Amino acid sequence: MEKKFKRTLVTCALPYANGPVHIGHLAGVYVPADIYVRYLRLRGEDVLYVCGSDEHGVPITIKARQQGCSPQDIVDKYHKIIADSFKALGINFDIYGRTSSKIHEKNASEFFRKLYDEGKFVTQESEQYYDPEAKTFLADRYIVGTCPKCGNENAYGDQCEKCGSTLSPEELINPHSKLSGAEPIKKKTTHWYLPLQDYEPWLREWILEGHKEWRSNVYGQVKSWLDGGLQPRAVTRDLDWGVPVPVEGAEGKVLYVWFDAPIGYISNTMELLPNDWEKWWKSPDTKLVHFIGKDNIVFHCIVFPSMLKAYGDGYILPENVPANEFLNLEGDKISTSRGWAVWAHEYVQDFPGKEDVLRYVLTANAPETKDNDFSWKEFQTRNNSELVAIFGNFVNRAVVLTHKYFEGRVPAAGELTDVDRETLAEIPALRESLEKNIENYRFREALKDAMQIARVGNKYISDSEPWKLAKTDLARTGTILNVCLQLCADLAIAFEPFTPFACERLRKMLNVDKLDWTLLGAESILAEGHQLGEAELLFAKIEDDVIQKQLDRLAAIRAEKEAEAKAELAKQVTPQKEECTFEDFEKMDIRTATVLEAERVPRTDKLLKLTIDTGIDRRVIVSGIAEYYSPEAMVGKQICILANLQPRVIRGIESKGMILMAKQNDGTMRFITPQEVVCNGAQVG
RNA sequence: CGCGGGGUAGAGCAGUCGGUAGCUCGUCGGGCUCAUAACCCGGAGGUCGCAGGUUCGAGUCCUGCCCCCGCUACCA
Repeated sequence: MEKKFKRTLVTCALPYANGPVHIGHLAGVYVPADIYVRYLRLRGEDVLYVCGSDEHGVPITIKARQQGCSPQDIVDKYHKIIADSFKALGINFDIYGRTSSKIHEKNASEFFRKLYDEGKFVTQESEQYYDPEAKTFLADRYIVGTCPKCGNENAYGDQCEKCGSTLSPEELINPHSKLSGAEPIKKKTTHWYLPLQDYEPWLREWILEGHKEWRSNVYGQVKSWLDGGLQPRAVTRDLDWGVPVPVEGAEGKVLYVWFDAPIGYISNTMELLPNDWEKWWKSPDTKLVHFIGKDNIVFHCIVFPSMLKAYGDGYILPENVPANEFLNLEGDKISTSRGWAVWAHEYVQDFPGKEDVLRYVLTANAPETKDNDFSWKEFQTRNNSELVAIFGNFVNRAVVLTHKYFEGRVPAAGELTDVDRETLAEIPALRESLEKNIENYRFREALKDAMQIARVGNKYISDSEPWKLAKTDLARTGTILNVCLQLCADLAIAFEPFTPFACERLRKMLNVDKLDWTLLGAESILAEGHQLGEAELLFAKIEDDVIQKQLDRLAAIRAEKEAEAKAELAKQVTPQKEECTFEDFEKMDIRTATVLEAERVPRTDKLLKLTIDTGIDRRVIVSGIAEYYSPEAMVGKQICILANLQPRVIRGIESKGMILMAKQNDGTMRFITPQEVVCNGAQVG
């Protein structure tokens, strides 16, 4: 069943160049991909490792507008930061290209043109919102207005975040552009669409039948899309930043960023191997693997494969798409815009020489099956009690003792005891498990296998106590240390994909150049008499103050963002409504009342059913305040109501009146209550 | 009732065919000590998200519900 491949092409999701990369990106995509690639290379396999910056799309143009520079300035800045931080962490792509490159523009353009010429697209005219001041079409998300359902004045054109209802820009009251504030106008525009539904039977066959081994999150997502029926997907946009649509009459249009970005994988390969790239993309004996995060599943499993299928010409399809879930930071979602992140480029500055620690922690806690949380406390613990205490400590014990008793030369192995043999025999078994885990993209488990070698070593050296035997039986001591040093060499191999920097230090300590993967578990990796290098510590402990500094930094970000948000909201006092007459006001019968009973309205998030004493009568009012007040907290409270509001049936309950609430601009609400208790039914006016 | 993934010890995870709920870290007590305190022995810690059902027996199968994340701005 297992297909045989001659080479492997590994791609990583292209980082979007409007911000630096953070630990979420690293844990989700780049660290696992790097482990995979390093492993294959150690095994002597032919691998190409491709990535690059994704530099088009609306958000970059908006960021440029905000900062008063050009989109190119933005992507130049982040492209460099991102590329440097990958390099610093040992993530060495064969090429790290960019989608603003000439070669990509040409390639993406030609790709589009071929599909266009062959009639693989359909065109569709539609009316889209246009910002006449910013002179640009607006995505729904960039239109802001008042929600027709809950009155939230900051609802987006696609959704109101307050009440959760799905909207279209048409429904918004007083819509205005988020960019210029201008009122958007509708304008006709024509776009090209890839009719994905035409590829549905083929996608079913290929993935649902042919790739049942894909991760459940990937497989499930794909199945869901296919079962739901695919729609034509627009592949162009009205925008001035991107690859121009290479067709007559398409001025002012560019390729949609999700059309051009995956082609970037191909363009970057071309840039590296102008004459040889087709071998990697068009040979059936090349294994293509896309490392991505879960938000990208549909593009890599449905859209891009359909594009390649439409193109034909021998393009291969991914053999697997190991998508990871997301990593949180200290309990909260990582967010580039809110600054809630640990940035790769800052980490390498703050923790010089500890690149491996981050790689290790992100792998040990990788979000392979569900979202996970990164905490600095865990980072410290994993460093101190795993890397230092188990891995580093074992190596140190073996090397220090060898220097102490044998002047740093690998002692001869005499007759092996059962324990010696059993210990050494564990390595091939661990190797097999490690290989299987990596090949099936289970890097967390694979890392455990590698660490198990150090655990085995620690147990062995503790049990055999060479430091005691040294006084009576130097030959036996030598045998034990020989076994330990072989295990150190095993560690230097097994950890290479995970912690390459530490392995380099370890090889220096063992005074060896490079160790081939095939040696892992072999009987005698280090020959008798081989001179070791000086003992040095593989990993250093991380003290509390270092961790505290990081925690303080995050706390400061949190505080700053909260203060900013508050200040922002405070500024936004809703403007005064138009003038009304005393008679208008007189119509409203506002009264004090007391809540007698309160209960949640079933199957709603916001509604409370309140039974109140109005002084006039007892009545039921349904009010949307459940997010702010629990039923228990309402009982007994004196409030103000609009008593003569026309009754209305809400969720099958007749509501007679309205609870008066003070609504703040951050959306929170508090009810209005008399400062001192008055009798129910007192008129407010 | 939109769809997909997830919810198992303080943290992170495994749990195949339904058969005594496990692993790593942390934690507590003891032993040992070459080493940045590893290793050994022992302990505490779980209503397996909630409720119901099938069954001799349910973490596992079925039904309903709740919560988190994604699909849906930024974004892996």
